[in-house]
Amino acid sequence: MKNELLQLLRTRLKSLEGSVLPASLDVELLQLERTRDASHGDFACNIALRLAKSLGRKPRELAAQIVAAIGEDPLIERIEIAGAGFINIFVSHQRYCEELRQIHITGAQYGRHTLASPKKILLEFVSANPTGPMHVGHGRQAAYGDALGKILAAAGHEVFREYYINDAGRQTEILAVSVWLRYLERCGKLIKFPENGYRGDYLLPLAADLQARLGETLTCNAQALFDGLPPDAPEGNKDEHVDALILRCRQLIGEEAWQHLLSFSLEQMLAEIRDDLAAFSIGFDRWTSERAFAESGAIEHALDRLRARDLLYVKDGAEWFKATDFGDDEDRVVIRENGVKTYFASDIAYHLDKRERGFDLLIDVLGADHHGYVARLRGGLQAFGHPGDCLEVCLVQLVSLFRDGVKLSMGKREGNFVTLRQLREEVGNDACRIFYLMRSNDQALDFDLELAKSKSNENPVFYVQYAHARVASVLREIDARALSYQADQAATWLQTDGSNLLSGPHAEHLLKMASRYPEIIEQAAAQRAPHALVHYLRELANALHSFYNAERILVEDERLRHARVYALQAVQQVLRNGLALLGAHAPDSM
RNA sequence: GCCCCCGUAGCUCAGUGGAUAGAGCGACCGCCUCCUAAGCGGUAGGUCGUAGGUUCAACUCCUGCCGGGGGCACCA
Repeated sequence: MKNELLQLLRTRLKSLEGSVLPASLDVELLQLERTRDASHGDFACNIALRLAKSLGRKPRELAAQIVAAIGEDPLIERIEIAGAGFINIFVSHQRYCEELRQIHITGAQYGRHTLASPKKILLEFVSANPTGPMHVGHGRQAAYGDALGKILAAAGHEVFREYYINDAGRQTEILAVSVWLRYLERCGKLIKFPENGYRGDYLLPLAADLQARLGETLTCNAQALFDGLPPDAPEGNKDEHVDALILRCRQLIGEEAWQHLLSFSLEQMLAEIRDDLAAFSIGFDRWTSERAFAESGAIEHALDRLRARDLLYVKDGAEWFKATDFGDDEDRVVIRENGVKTYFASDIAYHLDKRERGFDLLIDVLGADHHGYVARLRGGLQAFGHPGDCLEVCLVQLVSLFRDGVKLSMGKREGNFVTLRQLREEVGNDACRIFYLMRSNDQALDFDLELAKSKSNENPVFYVQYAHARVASVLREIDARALSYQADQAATWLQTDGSNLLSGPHAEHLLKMASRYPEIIEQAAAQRAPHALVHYLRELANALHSFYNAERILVEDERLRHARVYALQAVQQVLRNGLALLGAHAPDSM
């Protein structure tokens, strides 16, 4: 509706270009916005205000000429000039009824846009390390990334979702050695678990599995294991200790067994993550293994190209990338003193690879604690001649769980964190999704467990779903009472008599709210803001509940009944479409 | 010290540079012989942290300051 109106204005204003208006009117200058107050019409245009000064005209006079040029159209009821020079446009009731028809016709497609030049977007999200189960913070990133992907696609873009599996590097070795130590414990060995190991209970089943399949073939005596190792914290350095422990483990069990242990641990953890995501209805187009990527030689190749451009240098035995050439605070190590490549080196190559696969825009959804990482990653891409803005990072802030007003403490290494699975099982997928999404991603989220489970008005999940179910209930009632209702008939009657059949403030507000849906999709996509959709759905549900309370739907009058049911069905469709983008269900009964 | 996020009603939070700043909860008062009351309506509640600046117009943009949170690895 809005775009249609904009198109109309552009066409009609052509006649003023070069006389009243500048010769070529900047498209960006012509804006329409929904009004806050119904007395200001449906849309307001501030073009006269914006141009008045540069043209040396009085805004209201300019507005009058613009209004004259717009003239009449079936779309428009009337136009008023108000305030300092706003042009307020009142959309015809007929056009609103037409919008209802559009909703009925396009159904699940309503609100989806097609763009003349859609962007090819690679959306990377979650990418949680397979060193432990997904926790509630990953859950938020999952819900956000999934909804964002669906919204961007609905807005007309081409979205490819990817999960980068960090299955290479030191953390994975710490995982493997942690599993092995738990296995030794099961085999009755007295060991001291390292400070820097993964201490969570979630590794115990892996250890049990290992013991069941391999018996005691991977054991060693505790003396041989710890003898001569640098001390652990607090006396010593926990990093040095765990690194030495890894080396010792490899010596004791042999390289072949070590590789087996490593793959086994990673595969188990990854399987758990995949299960969690699947149970949360989150899918990816591709899972990229860092290990496989590294083995392909892509990282070396990327580093070679940087060397060829003289963007790497050696200092203190390590090799550094000149990140400061591209606006970062300091240069960054790509190859450590010990010869091992950093995570950053692999990430440069990986993001380069994304670009070389032909994506216009790379969107990374990351935890807010990674913000310091953005500048160097962007710098890495720029070093290869890619524009800095081809990478966009959406940072998702922390999640804190509250139970009975008390914050639950969480520490990953200690393993006492709440997993996504526990959260889903407690509050349900739909509540989980919407609670995650109801706040702006750059707002820290306080997740109130009791509230998420409550059936109160404050819980937007139930509020919106209830609105959907309510319509379904009305439709069931039509059958139960054997009342006549045909959508086609309703459309016909509305076409000729819409302003009488759907009149009054509640009906009008409902029509207006429903027609905003496509604009909300555009806005939520442009701002990478799924929460805007949550808030909108709540408002739409409110409009529906108000209408329902104010007007009886299943009235005797056949035409009135048809019109009202037709409107409710349309709103139900919009609610369903919106909930689908958020990844939540639209139940027919509650 | 540097970087990022936040500061709006008692609480939790919305608010693409536009008109009289909104919602939910909590408080108070109403609405079911009737399609789902998990609902609706009304009242009360604000110097949008603060001081400047840009603008026809600032909660929104810029700068300083104050307060809260997070990050500043040859970890990922």
